[in-house]
Amino acid sequence: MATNQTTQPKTRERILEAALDVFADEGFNGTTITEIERRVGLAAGTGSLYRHFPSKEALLRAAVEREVKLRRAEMEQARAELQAISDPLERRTQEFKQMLRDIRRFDRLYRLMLNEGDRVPELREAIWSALQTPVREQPTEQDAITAIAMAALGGYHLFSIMQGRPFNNVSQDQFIRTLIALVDSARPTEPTSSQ
Amino acid sequence: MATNQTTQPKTRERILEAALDVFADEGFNGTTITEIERRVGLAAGTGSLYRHFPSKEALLRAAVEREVKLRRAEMEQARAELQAISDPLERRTQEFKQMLRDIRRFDRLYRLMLNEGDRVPELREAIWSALQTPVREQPTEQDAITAIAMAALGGYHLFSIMQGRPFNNVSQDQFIRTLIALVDSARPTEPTSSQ
DNA sequence: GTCTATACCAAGATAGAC
DNA sequence: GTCTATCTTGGTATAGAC
Repeated sequence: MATNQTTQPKTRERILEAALDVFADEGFNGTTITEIERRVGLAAGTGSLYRHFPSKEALLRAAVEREVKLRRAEMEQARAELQAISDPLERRTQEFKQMLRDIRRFDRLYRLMLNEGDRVPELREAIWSALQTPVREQPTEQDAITAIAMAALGGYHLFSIMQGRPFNNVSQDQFIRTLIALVDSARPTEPTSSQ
Repeated sequence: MATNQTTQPKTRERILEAALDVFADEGFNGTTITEIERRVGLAAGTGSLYRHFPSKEALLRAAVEREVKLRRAEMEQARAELQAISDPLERRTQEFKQMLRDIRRFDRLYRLMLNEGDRVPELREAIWSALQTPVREQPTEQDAITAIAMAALGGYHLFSIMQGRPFNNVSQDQFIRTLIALVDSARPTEPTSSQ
């Protein structure tokens, strides 16, 4: 540990970061070791990368594992900060914004899960447990509403990517504002303070 | 045309159908001509397929074009039948079910659009125009609600695929029923007949 | 219009010098 | 721990016989 000072042992990290980017963008088969080497600054085309990882598969798994850990930590951090908000409406707004941010944060992992889910099965469980979605055998009406909110935000995210602009030109703020109105109209348990 | 009777000229069609399946499942790079040949019943590994299509790219485009045309026809057919329903609640239920069916119908195209959108840019426009989503510069509150419903259904579909079961165990019926309740509570313009 | 054979190349991976 | 060189495989695509 103390031996390596100037030459940061960061190469491995940079490989993992670049790898996840390329995997998410190009898929497993579309990703070439050469491209990753190029991005990291290693001589492209040489197998220099194999001094760090034994195979392309192993690289994918390591990259996914690292990404899950990082994003998860970020999310928990951000959620803790949410607890401070007292105003119900504001709190709800921030909750949904947070959910959307979480989804975006997980974007690279989502795309990987959609495409390479079979290649890294643990990925599925890791993601859903990280998002802490309540899964019951017999979901209540409340669970269904929560599922709708999540699905709406997830769909909004993906459709926006597909359209290359905010989905149907509905801005994030308008989307969340309207979604809150819908959800709260069905669950008037917690009346908003101001209004 | 009249020359070819017994040996159905269907080979081309079967290639297109198989190709879209493989492209959607494995992505462009993950798809091999060999695999498609195998599925169609041609000798695998030989370039027999190239008697029908000049290149892998051309095959992808042809397969997408055909799929768009087929699904679109299906959808228009199904929509026409919807007009007959008079009861508002029933009509709405069928509308949403229809929307979900449309989304599922387009599943292979969606996945392709997500992954190979850049390779077949026309695909994007074709899909969204087929779904007839209203896109305004300044979406109204009503547009936002429509967007939420579509996003929710789309998200439900994709998340269900990701989880490999109905999303969070919320069944399709429960999801749609709850979604209708939400949407209609915000738009009490059209009161449900029975209730 | 389907097969055999094959050219060609990109990419994963390894050995060994420095 | 990075480079040079190289092996090997698998996949696109073509030529030509039947």
